[in-house]
Amino acid sequence: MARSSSDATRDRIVKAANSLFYGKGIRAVSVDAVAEKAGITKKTLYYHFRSKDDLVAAYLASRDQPNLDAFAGYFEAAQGPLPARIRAIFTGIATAARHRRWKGCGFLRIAAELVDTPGHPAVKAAGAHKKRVETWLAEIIAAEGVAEADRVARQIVLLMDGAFATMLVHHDVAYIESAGDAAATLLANAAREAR
Amino acid sequence: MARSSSDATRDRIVKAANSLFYGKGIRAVSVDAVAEKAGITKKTLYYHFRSKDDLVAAYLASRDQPNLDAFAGYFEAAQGPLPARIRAIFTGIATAARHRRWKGCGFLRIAAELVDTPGHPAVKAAGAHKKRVETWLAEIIAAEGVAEADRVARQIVLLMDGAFATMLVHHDVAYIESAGDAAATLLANAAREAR
DNA sequence: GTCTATAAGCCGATAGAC
DNA sequence: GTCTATCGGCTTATAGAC
Repeated sequence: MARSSSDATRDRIVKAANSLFYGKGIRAVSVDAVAEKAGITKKTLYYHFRSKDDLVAAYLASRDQPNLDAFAGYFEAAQGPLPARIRAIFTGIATAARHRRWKGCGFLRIAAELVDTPGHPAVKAAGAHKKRVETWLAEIIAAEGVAEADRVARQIVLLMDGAFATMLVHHDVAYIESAGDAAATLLANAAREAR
Repeated sequence: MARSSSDATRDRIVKAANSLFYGKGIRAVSVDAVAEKAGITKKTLYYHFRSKDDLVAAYLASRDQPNLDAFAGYFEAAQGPLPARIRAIFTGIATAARHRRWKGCGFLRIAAELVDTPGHPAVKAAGAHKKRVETWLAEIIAAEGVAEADRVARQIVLLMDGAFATMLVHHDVAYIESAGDAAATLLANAAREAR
């Protein structure tokens, strides 16, 4: 697969956009700032992206798979019964949340910021990402033979998003652990009912 | 208590700010737009508020009690065992969420938008509001003799915030009902363990 | 209603690769 | 000599503030 030098430039721009948009939000970051961070001129940025919205969409697209991989990594690194491994996802998020640059879930924050334009491509990208997480959870839960895996998976994503949202307000990782406890409880409950 | 005409003007401004900031977000709304909506000049607005941030703080302060009252109203209007009444809070939110102008939780959305300034007065106001909701929930749960009411109350606020956050992404009230189901399950579980 | 700063987006030009 | 990728500077609009 050919890889021109412009692909490398494009990557640098997306990386800069990722750092700035995730760190400060969309409307708080100018296109000039992204260009400067990427070490290029605005003209070059507009050569690679049609608009700022285009750049935002590219930023979110670049985070979809890595985000999902992170969750899967937390889960797969854990051992023990299923509720404990699900709880490990939350513990993993809590560990990440202790870092300085952590600013919650970029997908949720963009959906919050673009609330007045629900049809925006970035909001759709956020929805697609969240659906992927929910589907992935339903699959790993169903694989363990738990009844109503879809229902429990949805409750768990609600707790994950609740943890992300609450963190923006309180900046206290204890809430993430509480969400993990709740998720483990709901899962154990569903498994018990199935018996 | 004396009530000058300037208080009435201030109220009009806060009302306009509420409508616009809640509907579109903070950075998406200009001070000009708020002044125009309030039917005054920008000069008058800046006589009553030192800055836009000041206005944002006043907007959030005006929503604290009404928001809490709404949750309490949903709860008190419901009947039956405690889990059913807690679930009624979520059903009430779902009903509200069906309206056109509903845009999730204004407190959460502001915390998301102001993520780069965690010490901002508006973020602190959001934190105070969420703490009030959590404390209120813990009290009504403890009043029913449920053990570990604090723990369950926290899990329920996580589900409420999860429902608010998820709605911004999916715009599907079914998620709010799922959160209500989870809250009722967790509560029934805690009550059963106490027996 | 005026001021100053800054936003998004566009134009003309050019250096090197093939 | 055409194509790709880049640059510096410019325009128009709108922001917050007084």
